Amino acid sequence: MLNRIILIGRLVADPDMRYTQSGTAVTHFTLAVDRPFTNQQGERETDFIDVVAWRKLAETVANNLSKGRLVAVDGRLQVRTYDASDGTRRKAAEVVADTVRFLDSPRRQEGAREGAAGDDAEAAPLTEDDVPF
Amino acid sequence: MLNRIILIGRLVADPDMRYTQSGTAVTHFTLAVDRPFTNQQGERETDFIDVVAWRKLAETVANNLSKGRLVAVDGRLQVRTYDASDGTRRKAAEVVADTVRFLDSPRRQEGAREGAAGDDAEAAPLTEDDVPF
Amino acid sequence: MLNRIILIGRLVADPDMRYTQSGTAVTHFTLAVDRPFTNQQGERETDFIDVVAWRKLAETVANNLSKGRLVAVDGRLQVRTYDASDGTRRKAAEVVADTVRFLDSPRRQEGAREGAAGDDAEAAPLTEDDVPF
Amino acid sequence: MLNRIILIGRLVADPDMRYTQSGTAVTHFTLAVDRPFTNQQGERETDFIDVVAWRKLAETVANNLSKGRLVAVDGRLQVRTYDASDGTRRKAAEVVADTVRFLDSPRRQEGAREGAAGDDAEAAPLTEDDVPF
DNA sequence: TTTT
DNA sequence: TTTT
Repeated sequence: MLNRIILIGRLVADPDMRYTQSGTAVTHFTLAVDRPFTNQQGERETDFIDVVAWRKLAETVANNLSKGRLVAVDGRLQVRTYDASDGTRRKAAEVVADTVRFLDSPRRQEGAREGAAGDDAEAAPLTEDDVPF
Repeated sequence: MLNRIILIGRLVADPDMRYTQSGTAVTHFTLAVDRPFTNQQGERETDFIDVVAWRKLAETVANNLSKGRLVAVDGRLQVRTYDASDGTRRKAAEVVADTVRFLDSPRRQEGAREGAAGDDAEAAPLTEDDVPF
Repeated sequence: MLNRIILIGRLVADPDMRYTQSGTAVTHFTLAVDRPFTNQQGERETDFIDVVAWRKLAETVANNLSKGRLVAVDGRLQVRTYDASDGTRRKAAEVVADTVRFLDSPRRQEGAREGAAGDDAEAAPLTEDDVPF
Repeated sequence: MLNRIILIGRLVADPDMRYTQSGTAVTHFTLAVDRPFTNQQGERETDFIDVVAWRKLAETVANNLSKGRLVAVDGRLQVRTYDASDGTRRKAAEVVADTVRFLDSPRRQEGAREGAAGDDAEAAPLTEDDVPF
């Protein structure tokens, strides 16, 4: 009935954009989100959380973000059940992004396409496709 | 750096309380959270989201909630990696509850312990145990 | 850059729907939200938080909610500055609702229009009007 | 029953730390939070939102933040009623911070104390003082 | 497969 | 009284 999640973290790799069979853009990326406390061994742990963006937001994310960038994601947690290749039934959790805010500037690197900074990105008015691909 | 999730949904089963080896109470339950829109077949889908509560909150949840109850959970999303019995490496996502609000009254059932409604519950000041068990 | 608030509370009065000069429906209501702890005198305090809904959401809220109903509101906090009738400049804070979830059933009362329960309500794709009236 | 707000914005001025009569540190600051859309005149508006931090968090904020810094605040919205000097009864809304994350690095300025960057800050286990001062 |  |  209500499902809202807000994350701030860094991309552990460049985002991965694909298209569904019906031509909808969908981008996946993983955020490293440090926990607010240390564990019993005094180590700070990190959650690696999968995020997915659809349509125009998928394109903005893919065109403007890269490994290491700091972002805020506002969305909802979705849990899918699927059949793994070994025949077992598994669950996958991912955050479906409504908004992605860019919180730092792209790092200028040798030979990097400039990145265009771009502005923050909002998801379209949400009517999901959810077409498997 | 920031990780906050708020859910409203119903318990799909009675909560399951256990104790870690060091004696810490930990309660697991699963929430059914309806998505806010229908899919392309016009069906309303539901996310089944695992929630875990620790210590005093674990006990309050176990003592006062049961299958079907409506609650609001405020917490953070945690992603664990573990080795399945078949040797494969898998990920499990669960919400670690900071607060659980009880949003309806316990349904009176034949032969049910009264349930005592209880009040809402807050997590202790958060220093995690995270002891596997 | 990011502004998200989630409240659960009860309406302290029936919602108040009006129309802007341009004909946009806008509904105001106030939520009583109990604080999670007691103050130094051992009393539980309550925040009375103004909420505003626009357009279709304004109508759904006005048609289905009434004093005492329990709701969850998901929105953003807006702070307006205005000139009071005594000439002083004042600030008003209100939550602009994106979603309003109905968390209990309407209480049947003598002579009450039935209320139709209705379903939860989502704000339209957000392009604000914000026309004063 | 539930009251959670998450903001990302910039301090419009240096934070203001004081002590209550009982010696509790309390720091006030105002965040500029841009709205996610433009108004009918095509202008981007901004909400100026008051935030208050108590105790250790008050000190961390006062010692490490300054005008222009970008932060994420996780807390709850509190609405106080007070009597203005002109005898009128007024309402003041402010966000009581549980967590403040520092999202950029302090700007090095001529003659500025280095700022020490510091780490993010969490509120103590929340038992409010709420002593007027 | 993990980010600063 | 307003930030980039």
